[in-house]
Parts: sequence; C-alpha cells; structure tokens
Amino acid sequence: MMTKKQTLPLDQVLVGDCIELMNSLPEKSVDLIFADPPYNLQLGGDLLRPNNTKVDAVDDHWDQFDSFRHYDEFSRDWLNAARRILKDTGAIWVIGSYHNIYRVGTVMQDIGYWVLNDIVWRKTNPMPNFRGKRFCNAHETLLWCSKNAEQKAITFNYEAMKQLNEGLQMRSDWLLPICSGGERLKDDKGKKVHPTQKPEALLQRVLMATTRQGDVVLDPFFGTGTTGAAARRLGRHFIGLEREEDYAKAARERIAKVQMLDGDSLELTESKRSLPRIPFGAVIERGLLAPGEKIYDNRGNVAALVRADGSIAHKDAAGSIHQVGAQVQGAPACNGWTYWHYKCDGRLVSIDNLRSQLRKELGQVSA
Amino acid sequence: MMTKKQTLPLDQVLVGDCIELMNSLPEKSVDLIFADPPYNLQLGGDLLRPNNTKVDAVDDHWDQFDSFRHYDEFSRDWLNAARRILKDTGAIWVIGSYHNIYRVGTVMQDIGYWVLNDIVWRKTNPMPNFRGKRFCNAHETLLWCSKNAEQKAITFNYEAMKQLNEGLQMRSDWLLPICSGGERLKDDKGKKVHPTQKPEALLQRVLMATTRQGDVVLDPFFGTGTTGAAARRLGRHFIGLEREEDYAKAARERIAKVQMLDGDSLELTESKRSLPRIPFGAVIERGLLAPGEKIYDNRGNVAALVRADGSIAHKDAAGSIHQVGAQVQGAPACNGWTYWHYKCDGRLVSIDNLRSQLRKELGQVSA
DNA sequence: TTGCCGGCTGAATCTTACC
DNA sequence: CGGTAAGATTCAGCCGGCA
Repeated sequence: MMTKKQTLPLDQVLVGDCIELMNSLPEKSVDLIFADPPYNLQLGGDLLRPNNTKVDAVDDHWDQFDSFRHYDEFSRDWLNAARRILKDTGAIWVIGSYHNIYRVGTVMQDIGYWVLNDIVWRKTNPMPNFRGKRFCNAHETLLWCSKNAEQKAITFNYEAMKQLNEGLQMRSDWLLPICSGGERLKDDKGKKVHPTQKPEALLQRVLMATTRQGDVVLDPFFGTGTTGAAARRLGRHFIGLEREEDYAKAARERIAKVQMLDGDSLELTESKRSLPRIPFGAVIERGLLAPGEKIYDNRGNVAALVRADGSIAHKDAAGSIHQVGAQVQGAPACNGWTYWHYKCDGRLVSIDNLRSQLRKELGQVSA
Repeated sequence: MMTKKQTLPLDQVLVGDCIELMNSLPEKSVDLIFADPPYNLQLGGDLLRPNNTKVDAVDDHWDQFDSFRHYDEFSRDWLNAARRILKDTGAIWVIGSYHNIYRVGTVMQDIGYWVLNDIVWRKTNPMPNFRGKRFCNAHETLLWCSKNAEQKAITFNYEAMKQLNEGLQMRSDWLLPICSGGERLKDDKGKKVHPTQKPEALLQRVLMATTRQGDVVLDPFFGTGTTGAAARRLGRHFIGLEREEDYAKAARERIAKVQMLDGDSLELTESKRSLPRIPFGAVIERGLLAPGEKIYDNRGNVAALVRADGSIAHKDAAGSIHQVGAQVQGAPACNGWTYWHYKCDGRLVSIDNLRSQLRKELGQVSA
C-alpha cells in the first residue's frame, strides 16, 4: 500500500483534462472520490434556461453542453475513469442540482456504482426565486455510492456522525450555509474567483463520515480546492485535478494557508465494532465469573449455569451465551453480552460490564 | 372545456392497467397528474430491528422489476401516456426514492418534460437505519415538471405558499410527518391496507400549490386514494387509476367520508414551529469553535478538548458535552450547553451563546 | 381525567471476523 | 474462497394499560 501511495501525486493540484489525468494514475489506488461536475445549466441555449435572471448566472464556457446526450457521454466517461482508480473498498460522492443530478445518478447506476444514500444539502441562505414563479430552490443533492453492489467494507464513521448530531443518528438531510463571507475566494477587484465554490463545512462532513486519517481523496473537478482544504485540515491526503490554471493556482495558495488539525482533535468517537473481541470464556478464565455460578435475564426470571469452558446451560439447551440467549427467547439471534446479567450485592448487573473491565485490563498490556 | 370535462370519468376510481386507461382518455384533458409509481426496491434478506422483530418490508409483486432497463421501459411507457392526456398548460408530479427517482428523472427529461423544481419531502419520523451502516434515509424526492420547456402558463399559487410558510417564500424542502395513526388505513385485523400510503398533508400542499378549484387531477397509481381524498377536500376533481380492485374499493370508501372544505381551515394541517435543535457538532462545523480548542467549566478549573466530530475529551473520558460534563461532576446528567464555557478575550463565556448565535443565523429555517 | 410507561411500527437496496 | 458463529444495532409517534 505504501508503494502505491508513493507513486501517487499526493497533496498536489494537477492541471489538465480530468479523464486523461485519471487514466494516468494506477488503478485501485484512491480511497474516496468527491466530484462537483459542471451542472449543464445552459441546455438548449438562453431561451430555455431555467432561471434567466441576470444574477451573475453561471455562464462560463466550461459549463456548456449542447444536449443531454452529450452530457450523459461526458458523465459516463469521467465516471468510468473514476471507477478504475477507485480501490475496491472505495466510495464516491457526486454533487449536483436538478439540472444534472438525475442524468448523473442514472449513468452511475448503469455503469455499476451502487447508491448507498442520497443526501440533501439544505441551504440556510439560498438565493430566492426572484420572479415568484417557483419554489425557492433551497437544496442540492449528493450521491454517495460504492464501486459495486457486492462491496461490503465501506468506511462509514457512524459514531462520529451520531456525535455530530447530538446523539441521534445522522439523517440524509444536512442543513449548512452556502459559501460566503470570508470563506469565499475573491480576486483583487472583489469578484468571486469561482462561480460555484462549495462550503468547506460540507466537505468536512463528507470526509469525516466516509474517510479515515491518511486516506487519499481525489477530486476531478477541483476548482478552487475546497476538497483539498478540508482534506488537509482533517489529515487526509488529496489529489486535485483541474483544467484551468487560474483555479489551480488559487487552490494551491488557499490550501497552503490551511492549518492542519492535530491528531487528538481528529480522534473520532470509536465504534464498538473496532474494539478487540473478548470471548466469554476469557471472563471465566480470569475469574470474573466462576464455573457453577448462575447468570440471568434482566428480570431474573431465566437462569443459566456458567460452565468452565465458557459455555452456559439452561434446561436442555447448552452453548454460547448468544445461542442460549436466542433459544430462551425463541429469537433468531441474540447478543448474549447484553442479554445476560450476574448477581452482585443482590442486584442484577450486565455481564457486558465484565467485558469492559477485561478490555481495560487487556488494553494496558497489549495495545 | 366543459364538453371535454363531461366526457371525463370525474371523481371516480377506474380499475385496470394505467397505461391502457390513460390511452382511453381524450388527449390534453387533465390539468395535473400526480404519480407515485413503484419504487423498484431491491431488498436482500430479512431485516431485523435491534429487538429482533422483523421489519415489514415492501415485497409486493407490483414493486418487482427484472432490471433497470425494464424499469426504464415501464417508466417511459406510462410517462408518455400521461403526457398525451395532459393539457398544454398542465403539469405533473412524480414521487420516488433514490432507488428509482434518478431513472424517472432521466426518462422525463428525455421525453420532453421540463423540470420546474425538485422537492424534498423531509420526514419528521423516518424509520431509522437499524444496523448503523448508513445515514438514516429520512427523505423522498418529488419532481414537479411542465409538459415541455416552452410552456409559459403554469399554475403556481405563489402567495398561498408564502402564507403557508409564515410570509417567507416556500422552499424546495418540506418537513412533514409520514402517514400514521388514525390517517393510516387498516383492515379488520389492524393490518395496514397499503404498504406505502402517503400522508394527505403532502398531497394537499401539492394541490394547493399547483392547481385551482375545479381542476382535474389524475393519479395513475391511485392505491388507497390519498390524491383523491386531498382533491375532494380542496374542491378539485380527481380521476384515480388503480390495478388492484382491493385498493380501489378501500379508496372509494375512504374518499366518500372526506368532508369538502369550504373555507380556509387548511392552515390547521401545517405543523407548528418550535426552536430548532442545535447539535454541538454544528458549532464546530460552522467554525464558531475549532477542533483543538479547549472548553472549561464556569471557574476554568476543568478543561476539555474539542474534537472535530463534535465530541469532547477530558482525561480518559470522551463523548458529548453532556456526557463528559456529567462524568466530570460525578452527576447522573448535565446540560453541557450551560456547563461549558470558552475563552474570549481572556474571559469565560458560556457556549450557550454560540447556540443562540447559530439559531439567529438559521432564522426561519426549521432545523 | 390525566399522565406515565411499555409496546409497536414506518418505501430498507442495513455485518463481519474467523476458520 | 465459502461457511459458520459472534455480536452490533433505532427514532418519533401513536396506542393501550394502568396507577
């Protein structure tokens, strides 16, 4: 893995066509791709534009495609190139609005990507609909996809997201302001450098949720480098691809100023799944429970006998704490650690406490 | 216009294939179409809740398709039939989830529909993600489209929508509960009649926004008739198409009981506003505090490290501002917002001030 | 009558480590 | 690689039972 990383142009902005540049990179080499492709706003010429007010509309030449067909071809090409360089354990995010996201989503599904969630970025401060002819277009959509449907190991920092949402699991609708104020890059004359600069908070949430420290994040439409800024701040590597030298230059200068957070503040709330596995037998071996003792369900109604080999017995049934727990309840499955309790000063205490205790002891020795 | 209306099967539920039924209706004869087509969910095995009960999944035969290609063909067929019967001044709504909405959106654009807005229905009470492997899938998407791009006269009751949103322009994200409680149709045994009954409030908003009194609203996937119930209540005509006689029967009985409104009592259906809940993580994401900073108790004796995921760490303890606050004090609970302070010009200031600040910025946008 | 508590449920593409 | 067993995992709202 290190050798692969060493051949990658880490923490750099490469100028050129993103498809050619991606094709020049080794296959299966990046952990995450974040893409903010052109939005195809000018479909069919000026008459058909969905919003023909003159509010600094997006009319740069890179945003022009003469038909849905061309846009679909373009999407298929860059999404295929992206898929090649993605690790088999990797994932991709694509952001868009109703002008392009339905095209993009269909192409992604067609070439084998598997949708994990679609996420709605709700803007606290969207541009109003000036004519009063439509609903205020107050959101954009992100697609989070794995490389294929069979893929199991996806990085998803569930507990960290739950923390961020004050103890409730994070939903698919995110409320964040648009990029403005000091964060928005301006040139000497105070004109914005890029028409669609994304807020860094959005990228931070994406990277916090679906990458780990040291991961490689590639952005094929780098623009002024919000992905790079967020990656650097969070201790991830980035690779930025951008066709326009002016944007690339602005991005490099911007990212150089970013203060990287230190390791402690990047520590994520850990999931139980990442903790070392403790067999119930270890609890017996260490003498936290003795063979011959009884363990009970949470009300003390059901009692099972603890045996020396770490199995337990209840009436005819014998086996692991999980198997017997399931059988006793007539349930298809059971987490024995939370189902069973032992008596301590007359009160029932979860055996999961014994596991925690053991983990603490082991941590000081091995880890 | 009256002659045309007289040939239409107004305020009826027709049983049969929706494409054939639509083809039997006169062209350019309906004002609005609302469609809730099959979502083409692709479920694996059973899903168990943490308490080992089984989730009652949508596994009905009508939701099964062999492939995306078959689903696309199906979509193209019914959307073309719908387009023929739509008046040139008419519009269409289609609702879906990430499983199908990207397919539907692409087909709609391909056959000439023009997207006016995409609308996000944010559920106040979605089903959680039981396994902790994804973001909670808390929304569905609606596409609002005109028959073609050139179409000028679209019914959009801008002022009514603005009223409904307390004087502010209605946004593209709508917060509404799912259909449950007394509104949910149940059979004798208390089993739900239809697996995916939509809330009437959603349909009311759609019809309030994009139809006038006396308009004809057609629903090709009528199910248990939420569109019909909302139409009748609001003084619009409906035409319901439904393949299953059982659903059609339930719909007829339901609609017959609906009281038609003559006044302006609709506002009652709109949810009340309460103070938006602000997770501590939002304070970090928005940059009001930076990861790596320290927060203190009111005397500055206890210091905790702020981490990027919105958790804080103090000695061995890590968790939410509330959890760590409680642990530090040896208390069973703690309001972290009032316990913790940050340093500002050498003085200690409550982090609750940051929450107030954020609430002010959010203003009328319900979090 | 009111309030509290436990149980049930909703369009869901929902596991992973070890042998 | 496949098979097997361990074991991690939920939020809001409605309803009924009971104090």
